[in-house]
Amino acid sequence: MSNKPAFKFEEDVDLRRGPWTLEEDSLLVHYITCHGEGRWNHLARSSGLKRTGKSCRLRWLNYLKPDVKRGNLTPEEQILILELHSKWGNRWSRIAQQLPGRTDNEIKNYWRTRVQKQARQLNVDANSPVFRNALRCFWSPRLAGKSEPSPPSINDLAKNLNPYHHQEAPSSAPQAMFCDVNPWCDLYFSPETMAADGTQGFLPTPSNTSGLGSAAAVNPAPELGSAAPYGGADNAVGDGYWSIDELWEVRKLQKWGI
DNA sequence: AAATCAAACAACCGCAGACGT
DNA sequence: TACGTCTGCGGTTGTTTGATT
Repeated sequence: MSNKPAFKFEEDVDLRRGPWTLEEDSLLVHYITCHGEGRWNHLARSSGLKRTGKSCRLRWLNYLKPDVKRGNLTPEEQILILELHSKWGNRWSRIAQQLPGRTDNEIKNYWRTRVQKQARQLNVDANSPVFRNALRCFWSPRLAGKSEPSPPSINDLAKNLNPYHHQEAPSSAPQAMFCDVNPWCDLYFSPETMAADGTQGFLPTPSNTSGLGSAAAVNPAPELGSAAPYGGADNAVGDGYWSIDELWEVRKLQKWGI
């Protein structure tokens, strides 16, 4: 039995790190073309690349593999990501399996840079039911109607999430009011869903809309997936939807006991 | 034109589970 | 069964690129 410790590729070879060069890429592609993918540590040793097996695998799967799609995510892909993430959470590889040509890394980056940014700006947790509801209410419908991918503006989301967006918050308003009072989401999602986040669900009924105009009492909640109203001053009574302001009034009455 | 900043993307790291010996 | 190695996943960090001042 030899005293020499086992050869460890990652320790005994001065490994390269950082961005891959064109030469490294072509070497990796050539090797995989000849020998197939898999056995990454063996590949790393045999190919002449001074990279770890992990690094080779990542480079191949995320960048060099022929079926990797380049370019922006389509609106359909974005909607799918939002839906699947609401169902599965941060299971990026699982989500990626549903989007041919897209990698888990790409989806993860999309989520962190685009979606989480919105949540940060709204001061809510991107994984909270409230934010997930907001995405389904505002973002997905908007994406569905778009021919090019672009998220809703922060103003759109804020306008619908934050009742204080265009007015100063009453001093009596509790901190928790921020963002758990999205009337449109309340219409779409059950009290149980909202309660999962510690918030109170709110489904307007004729009994709790007393004191408001009749529209609030008679207009049915729109179907999930139907054209959701969002943002702007267009949420006027008469188009089948309640206005944000009306719903906010209802909410205010209920929550503050005004 | 240069400096600065933020967004987007690429790559690395640690961990856990699968697998082989 | 125990141990070592490999693979894949998710979180994090580093680098590049483009916009703004």
